[in-house]
Amino acid sequence: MPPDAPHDTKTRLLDAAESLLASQGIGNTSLRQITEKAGVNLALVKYHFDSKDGLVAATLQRRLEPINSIRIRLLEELEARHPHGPLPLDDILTALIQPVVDLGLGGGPLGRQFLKLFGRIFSEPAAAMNVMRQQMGPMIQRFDAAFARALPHLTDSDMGWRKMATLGVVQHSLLMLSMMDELPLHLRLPIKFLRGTPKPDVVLRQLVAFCSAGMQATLPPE
Amino acid sequence: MPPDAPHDTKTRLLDAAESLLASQGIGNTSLRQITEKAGVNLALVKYHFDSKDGLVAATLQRRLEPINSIRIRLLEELEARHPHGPLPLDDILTALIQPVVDLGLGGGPLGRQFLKLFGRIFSEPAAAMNVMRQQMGPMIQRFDAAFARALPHLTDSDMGWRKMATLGVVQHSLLMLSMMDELPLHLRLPIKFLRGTPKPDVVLRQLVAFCSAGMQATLPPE
DNA sequence: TCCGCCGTTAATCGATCGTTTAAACCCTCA
DNA sequence: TGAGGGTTTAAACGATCGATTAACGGCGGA
Repeated sequence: MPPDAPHDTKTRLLDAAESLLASQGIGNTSLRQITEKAGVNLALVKYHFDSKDGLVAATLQRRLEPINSIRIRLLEELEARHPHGPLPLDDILTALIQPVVDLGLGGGPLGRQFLKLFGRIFSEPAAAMNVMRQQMGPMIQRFDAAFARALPHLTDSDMGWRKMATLGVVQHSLLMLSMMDELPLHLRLPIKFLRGTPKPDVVLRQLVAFCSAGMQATLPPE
Repeated sequence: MPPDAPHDTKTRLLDAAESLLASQGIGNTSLRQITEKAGVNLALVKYHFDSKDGLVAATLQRRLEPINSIRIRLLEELEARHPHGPLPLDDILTALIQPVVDLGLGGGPLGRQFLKLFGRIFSEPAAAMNVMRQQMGPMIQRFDAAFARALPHLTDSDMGWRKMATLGVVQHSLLMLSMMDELPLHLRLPIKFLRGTPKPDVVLRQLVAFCSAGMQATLPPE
């Protein structure tokens, strides 16, 4: 247990869980690893979070909630600036991507850890996935409407494909970035073009540019 | 064990492993589950594959090898048609994406299972990741050169970002598609725009269009 | 025929998993 | 001071994990 560890048991468990779940995945992390890292008794997981699933859910919620709040706030500010007509696509994407990039790359090692957990979540057991969707659902719906306003000529199907692709770009890129400094050197092939940790504004610029162009792509005739 | 199961023990183990690793992840799948599904004795895993890691690696290799062979063949055919000057970007992306889409969506339920395993791999223990890179490395290098020929004006850094994003689009989209028919209904939000399993050519067309536009994006001034 | 090897089998190893129990602790308030 | 509720503790539960062992079957070559 580090000397500056918070004294609140719940927070200690959440911090330890976030770090370990991120680096090892949910299924490969035991409660004993978490409680040992937190310097806390094993049974306190049941007392405070009822079960391992409960602890995992709480770990995700703690980060997802503020990120999604900022996303919706940014989108509302954008809508206020453009009360009528289409919304600028790049601004929508920025509202969607900036909060998670800022928290992940600007928030020190703790944020980086969450980025990895966030990137892993789609591959984990359904229990974790449920929390994810529950947190993301309302936020996604808000952005669906914004995208439809920005690209009114797209069919629902085409829009669906492009939103899925956009999510893939963000999720995969952030996962790769967050794994960067703990991957063995010979495994860094896909990101060897980077020297050191990129700044949040650089990441945001690249991701928005790619996704914006992709969303506006003209589909070739079949 | 299904009545039409192959009689070769290695194949039976690989088939069972592929199916279970895909639906549950590596860390959450036990050797006993695999051997039971294969109708094979537990100790035969050690005999044929030496360990769990060995079985996982063999499971990945069996699919990755032919996919990457086709990719390289398609790329060579493309280069033969364009001996000089830039290569058509859409054709490069097609050579990269078509083999995995065809195997995944055109190859029946078995292919679908592998798609999921493929999509999960980035989140799994390092052992699995090693096999992945080992198989993908030489193929990636071939495509790196092709992309550089198609987009000669891009800096190495910009190109790196876009290749990473492209991989994210393919990996995430295919993972979502492969999870489609076993996800509980209320969790299908991100793909509810789809009715039934899309045909491989539809998927390919959408993915290539998005990635092609993204790779050609003009980066806004900082 | 019998030896030797390949494939297979049942059984067990020690370790670790998530969960649960019951007792002890500590602080607060009557 | 002492009762009581919110926290924490040590210990153990049954289950399951990957790995390993020794013995067994059958088939081909000597």
